[in-house]
Amino acid sequence: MNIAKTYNPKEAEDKWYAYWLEKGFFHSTPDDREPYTIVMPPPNVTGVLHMGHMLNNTIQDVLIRRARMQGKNACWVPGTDHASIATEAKVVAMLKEQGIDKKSLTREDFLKHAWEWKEKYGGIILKQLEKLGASCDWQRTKFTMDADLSEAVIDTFIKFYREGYIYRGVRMVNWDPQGKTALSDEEVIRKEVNQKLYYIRYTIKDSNDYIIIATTRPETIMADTAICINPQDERYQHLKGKTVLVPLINREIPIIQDEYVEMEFGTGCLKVTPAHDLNDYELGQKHNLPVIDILNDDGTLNEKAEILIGEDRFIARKKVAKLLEEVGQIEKIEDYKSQVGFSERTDAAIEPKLSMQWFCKMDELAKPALEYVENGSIKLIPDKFFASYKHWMENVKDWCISRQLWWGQRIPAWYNEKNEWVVAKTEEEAIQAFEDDGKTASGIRQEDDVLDTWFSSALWPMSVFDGVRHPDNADFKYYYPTSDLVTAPEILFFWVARMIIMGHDYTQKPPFKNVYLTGIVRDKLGRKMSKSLGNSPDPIELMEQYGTDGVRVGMLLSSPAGNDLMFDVSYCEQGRNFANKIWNAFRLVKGWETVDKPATEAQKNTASWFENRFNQAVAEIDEHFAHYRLSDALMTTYKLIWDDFCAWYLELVKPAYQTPIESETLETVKGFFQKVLKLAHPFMPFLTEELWHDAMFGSREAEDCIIVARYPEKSAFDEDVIKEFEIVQQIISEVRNVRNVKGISPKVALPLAINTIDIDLSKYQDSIVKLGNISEFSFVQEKVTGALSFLAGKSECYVKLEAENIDVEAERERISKEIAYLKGFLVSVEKKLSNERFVQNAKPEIVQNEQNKKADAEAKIQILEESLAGLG
RNA sequence: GGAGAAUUAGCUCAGCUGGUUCAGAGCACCUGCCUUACAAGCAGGGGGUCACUGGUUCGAACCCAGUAUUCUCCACCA
Repeated sequence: MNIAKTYNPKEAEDKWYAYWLEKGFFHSTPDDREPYTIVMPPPNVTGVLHMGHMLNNTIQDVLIRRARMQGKNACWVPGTDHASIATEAKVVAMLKEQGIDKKSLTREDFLKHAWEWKEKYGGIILKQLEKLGASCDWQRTKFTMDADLSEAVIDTFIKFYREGYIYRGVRMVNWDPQGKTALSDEEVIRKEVNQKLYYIRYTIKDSNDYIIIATTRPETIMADTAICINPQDERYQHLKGKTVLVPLINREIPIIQDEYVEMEFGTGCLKVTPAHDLNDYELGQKHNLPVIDILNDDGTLNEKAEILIGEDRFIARKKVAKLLEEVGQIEKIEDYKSQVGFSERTDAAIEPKLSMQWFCKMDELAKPALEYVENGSIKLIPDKFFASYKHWMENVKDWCISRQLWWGQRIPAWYNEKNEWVVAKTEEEAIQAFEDDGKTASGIRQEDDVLDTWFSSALWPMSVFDGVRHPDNADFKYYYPTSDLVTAPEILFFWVARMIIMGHDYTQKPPFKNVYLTGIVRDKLGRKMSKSLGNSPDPIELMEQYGTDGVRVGMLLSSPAGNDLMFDVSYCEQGRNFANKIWNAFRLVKGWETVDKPATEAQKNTASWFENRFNQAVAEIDEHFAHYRLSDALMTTYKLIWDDFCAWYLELVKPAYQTPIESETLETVKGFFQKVLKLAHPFMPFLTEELWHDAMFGSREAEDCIIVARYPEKSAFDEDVIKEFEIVQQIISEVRNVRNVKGISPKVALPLAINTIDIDLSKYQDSIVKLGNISEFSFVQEKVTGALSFLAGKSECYVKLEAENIDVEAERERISKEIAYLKGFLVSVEKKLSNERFVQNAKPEIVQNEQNKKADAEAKIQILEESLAGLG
């Protein structure tokens, strides 16, 4: 036989992916079948495939492939996200390398560069998804900045504005000095940072006295507009009504009083810097304090700081501390840990900054979105995330949706020369709007504000089907609401919640039925995989090494929904080995010669057992999928194929050396083989398609591919047949164990006698003889002496051995132990049964079960005791 | 500071309404096998006071309370 000994994935992968594409199996159009829709969480255009994508998209592909095989109209819509801040940062960096400063470019020129960049690198990740076998409908590929999707975004902005959800105002926002843009609260990552707490002396005016204020940010003292103490604080009663001088610049500021100050913290004195701290801002509002903003948009000090103008805030911090030290106004410096916010995208320390931004009012919008999840219209899987979803929805704050960037959908607001503004889709409409308001339209212009990326992704399940602009179109009506959403819990609020909000606002329907939240891929040490740690394997390389199917299996083997996945390449190895196992089962069957004969009774019995076992597995797999337990579904498939199909079924039907197999049996084997391949297909698409087309299974039409073959349907199975066969398996194992323990080669056939009282094992005689390698097989009614015995169910089995292999004492001991154990067991069962409360309270079937156990144990004890007596 | 979750074999996890005196799986491990499908394999085997302490119950890995450790999310304390 000249078939390779191991499965070679590469050829199969390229061949079949191209074939599937060519035949259009991924493409979906509405028809009268039940739709099954998934919209892919769009990766950033700047993205490169990492393990998280690999996991996420493998799960989606498994779900979509299974649905497709179940005869549903499966549609998986791929696409990419423009990721405004991340992409803009990349383009800026690229331009910088070319010696181009963003500031020197016009908006239009910059966007030209950005689009060029997108065209060049934007498709990488989608190409990589093909490698993992993703059966997306590529004809439907979308980009969040496609013209139609952008228009949907603008329309939505205008709609929400008119509905009163969107407003413009000056607020304290999270400012990213590196991206030079505002951010939403969700885009700020808080991290604990080791800092210094500086204790600074503020001299009281017209006095030599001073008070001490603790701060982690000495560079902001130049923006101080007050000192605040708690009115209850005994220590500072004498300061009421006084003023102090800001060190270094000697500006005079008042001492105010507010309960907000905690007396126990620091020195009990607080410097109030309304421009650079949210709390201080609110305090300033309350006490009518001026706001002095000493920072530029890029985080450097401006002229209002009076000193160190142009210095970066962090350099200024050190310099201010030094200057203060030089003039003796530092009391002390302590180490201090505190939470500092960082930009999710640029990792720059966030600066609270007062600025004019656009906001979306969330409280009302959030209510129905919470209801959907509360009443089960949308299921979170696993549901442990509900608590935090609810908490977020109930405490949601207004969403800052404007960003001071160029890459994104421009906010449709128009300004005139007096800085009055209107919201309108086009310039013409804006002019009209100004005129309608009796305002001038002269000097009309837009600002450099774009919308938060998440505003456009919130529309994704609708906008990919053009449902925002044309809700009556056939696609949208057919595919929406979508079925399952597969995504990471990290973006539950960023994205999932907002999709639900938008979906409801437009359609009064949830955008999807189930949200499967995947875990985070971590390394063996439990660390999150990240580029900076360098602990993330490249999925493409893994696929090269272990084959795509191997890596897919590896990812799924240990990734229950919502639990983090401790990834290790050994899982991929296991996946590869499994692929190889199936490959070799194929080689085995492929090599069989046939003779035109009907199947023997023994073969029929074996087939009947496997059929039942198969149906049992299908039922289990169904159940697992119904609960999104993909790794369990995979493991059931794995064991069905490896253990039941290969180790038992194929070994049983396997013809002896140079003996042909009956044609009827071979047909049965091939039938089963194709059925198990179907079960494996969603997990291992390439290998299964490769084998499906082998001539062994007959010639196939061009369209007859496993990807569209009918998935095995659940059907009835006889559990008794399976249990009966388990006894057979046990007998065979025990015989093998006898050889192992006694050091007898597997090649040596042994005689076996069975005394069976409750089941008819005769139809399995051939099976036992074959796999147990039995020389003489007999059914007996009495004890057999000079043999090792074991109990399989209630059947006592005897393996006759040479005298030197039998240790009567050891046998006696073994049997006695077993009896002792059973007796103990019996006592506990009897105790239970004689307990009136148990008999009264427990369910009848449980009591019955105990009675069965009792009878069982008694029977076994009797058999063993006779054996013991038989030993003499 | 608030909330949630986890803790079961060396590792990763099941254990889906509490009901066996064997608490399961996969991997790893040990022993023996190059048996003509597969050594990426075959056969067999060992391994767990279900984190700890109490409680509820006829009965607890499972329910309750507390303790410990770990993780995640949320939160403006200088």
